[in-house]
Amino acid sequence: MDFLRLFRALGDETRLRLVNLFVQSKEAICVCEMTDAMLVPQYQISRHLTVLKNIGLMTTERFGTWIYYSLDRNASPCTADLMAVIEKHFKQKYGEDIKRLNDRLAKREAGRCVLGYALIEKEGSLSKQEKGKRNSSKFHG
Amino acid sequence: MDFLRLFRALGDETRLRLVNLFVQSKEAICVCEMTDAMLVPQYQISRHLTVLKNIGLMTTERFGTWIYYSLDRNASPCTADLMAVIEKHFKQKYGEDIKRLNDRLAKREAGRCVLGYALIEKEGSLSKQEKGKRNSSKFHG
DNA sequence: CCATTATATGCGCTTATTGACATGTAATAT
DNA sequence: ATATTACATGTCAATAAGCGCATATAATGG
Repeated sequence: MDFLRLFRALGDETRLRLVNLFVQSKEAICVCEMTDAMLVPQYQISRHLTVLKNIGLMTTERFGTWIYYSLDRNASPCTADLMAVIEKHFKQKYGEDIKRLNDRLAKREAGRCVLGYALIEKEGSLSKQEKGKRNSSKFHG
Repeated sequence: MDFLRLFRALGDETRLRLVNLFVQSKEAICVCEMTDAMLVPQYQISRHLTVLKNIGLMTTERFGTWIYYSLDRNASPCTADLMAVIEKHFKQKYGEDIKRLNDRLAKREAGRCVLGYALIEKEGSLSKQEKGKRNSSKFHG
């Protein structure tokens, strides 16, 4: 793992916010939870996760239709050191994301996500505008 | 200084090689020396230095027509920590750049660069192909 | 003032990145 | 099997980033 690819991957705000979720919560998190925490369309979350996974920063584990992502800090010596630096300086960074993530994680049952995107639709965590940006035509009809 | 701009700036190989020069040599270096060390056109060095300077990573000091750049590791707490990580893992990285830099620095007089681009022209540090990529039409006539 | 030299920058072009929309895939439940 | 749901991806348009070339700027020396 070289710094160039690492820096390139982290040089995007959405991916940095994603990494921030894991650095600050230290949980395995599924895509719908990230979507709800960051108020970013599902397809964007997915794509950026793919980038992070391709450079070895993420591992995944599937439970049914849910896929849990984890940050692999020890993917290499330099990622370990880099993540430590990020963690040190990320206190109170992107605080709203963390607040929404914790709200979402609190709704797990037996430590598992059971909501999917239902919460987002029914409770309207997204404003109307943001909802308009959500993925898939299913959500509009 | 936030990580986003920092990572974005470091997510380019030329800029990473520039930072590497300073991390490994700990000298103030002028543009023609960097050009000669990296075999990259002068205008590219200049532009990438501007990017690094704009995020506060570089300071400059002028002596006549020469401008010496220095890496400001302590520009912020996170740059200090980040540079430390980079230094730790950059041992033997971009070694050819360092070798050429040292060759060039050895030609200073009284600790100052006195060569400009003369060396590049006369001794042909650049191959013919690389020379063709050099800046300014002066070099072609 | 004029030429020279070290460094910076305006401009056009090409390529990479990103977001939006739609659709595809894989697992589950009925 | 079919419908549903969580997640992934193909495609296109918009934007940004980088390179190459030429030229501009600033300092020096004659």
